Amino acid sequence: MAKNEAHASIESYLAAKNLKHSRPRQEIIDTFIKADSHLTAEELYHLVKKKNPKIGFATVYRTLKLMCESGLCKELKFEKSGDCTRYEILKGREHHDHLICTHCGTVVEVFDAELERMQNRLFKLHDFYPQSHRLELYGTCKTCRKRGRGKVSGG
Amino acid sequence: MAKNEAHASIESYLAAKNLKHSRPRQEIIDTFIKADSHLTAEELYHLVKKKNPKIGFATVYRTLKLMCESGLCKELKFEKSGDCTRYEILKGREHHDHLICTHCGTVVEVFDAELERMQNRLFKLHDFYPQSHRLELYGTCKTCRKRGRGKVSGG
DNA sequence: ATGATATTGATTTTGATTATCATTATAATT
DNA sequence: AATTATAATGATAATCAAAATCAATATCAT
Ligand SMILES: [Mn+2]
Ligand SMILES: [Mn+2]
Ligand SMILES: [Zn+2]
Ligand SMILES: [Zn+2]
Repeated sequence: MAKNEAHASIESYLAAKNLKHSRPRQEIIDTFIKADSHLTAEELYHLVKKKNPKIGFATVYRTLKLMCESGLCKELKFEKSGDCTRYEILKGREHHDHLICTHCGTVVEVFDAELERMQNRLFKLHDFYPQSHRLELYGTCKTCRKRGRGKVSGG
Repeated sequence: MAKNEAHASIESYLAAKNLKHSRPRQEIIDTFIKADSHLTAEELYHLVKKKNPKIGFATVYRTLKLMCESGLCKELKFEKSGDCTRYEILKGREHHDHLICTHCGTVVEVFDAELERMQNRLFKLHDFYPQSHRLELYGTCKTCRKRGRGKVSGG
């Protein structure tokens, strides 16, 4: 996502809520956009610290929350990535699901229109009004298999 | 799941690990099987307390963990059910995914063979060896819509 | 019954996330 | 530029589910 587009998104949200612009906020958002990956709060905190060592952990959490509320980013809680939440920039991107390597943690973004259609079919079948869904596929990536990790038993 | 089948599953696990049979363990497992639903540790704790008020919370957690390790039950962490983990009896049942009402918390179990096939197609496409997946569909159930909750705007 | 070992319940600790709070920064107004 | 009102900051404490600790008790092979 373009930095300016992200800023437009956040700025309209800040304006609507009478919130102020601030240095730390800018730095955290810019660092996150630049990183362009599925980060934990701690990972982002360390990245931001490199630019501005004064930044506090609480501000990173607060800014992530703000970004989620504004629709700019999204919380991800994978089953097999420890206990901590990851975040991803969402704005300006298509909806997608995730394929996760249980060995190296690699995250691949996937989208399948037919899969989405079938999910909607299930909503209809059970008479639910659809709001959202979460699909995560866990497995072993090619690289990890080559390295002899996550092999099929006997394979 | 039949109580005897569950006990066979857990007992073979206990035997393999040189673990002992115990009253509290039995009571917790029986209560969970009888409840036959997607429970939190706390909910199960309260159910078990009715039968045996001496039981401790820690033992409920320990037994749930044991059941998960033995393959008898499974952790569920839904996005929109507060922060706490739910558990379900797994052994002797088919794999299934979940449809969750974001208003009343109702959980509907769903299975779609074609959906499963497409997921496997995605694993193949990205050269992942498939291990597991998680699909959750969030929406508003018929009952909640009738009560005017979770309506589509303008609908 | 004995003894070795596992389990229990009460309690404390952990670890990620939030809340609190005095100080500082922002931005509008004079 | 100084004033003012309000929001944001960083340090720290609080929260909460889940795990770890530990002395007392239960299990089970002998
Ligand atoms: Mn993603
Ligand atoms: Mn289920
Ligand atoms: Zn991998
Ligand atoms: Zn409902």
